[in-house]
Amino acid sequence: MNYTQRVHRLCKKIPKGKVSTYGRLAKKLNSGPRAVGQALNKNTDPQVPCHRVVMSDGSIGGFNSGVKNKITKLSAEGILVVDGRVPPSVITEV
DNA sequence: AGGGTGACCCGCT
DNA sequence: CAGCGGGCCACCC
Repeated sequence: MNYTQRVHRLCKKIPKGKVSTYGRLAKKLNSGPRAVGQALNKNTDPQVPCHRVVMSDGSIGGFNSGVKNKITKLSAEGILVVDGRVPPSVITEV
């Protein structure tokens, strides 16, 4: 299995209503945070909720055809987004 | 095969 | 406390 697929699988592991951070996943994957971003960047699979992945600060980041779109998705998932960021309560260690 | 990029993180100044 | 630089890993050209 490619590294990218492994990242995708981890994203799917993220429980609904919760989010994870690039650094967290990177540590789980024993890799660098940038690698996670690359994998998700190339990933356009609807079954991979890359929007559930945020920065260590809870910031959404800036991708996916617009941050607003990502925030909308997160809100649809039941994740509270405040000022483009999510509270640490929704950040899970997966 | 080599260089550059990307949705980052940690440390120092 | 805020700003800057370096390091991390994988993928594309």
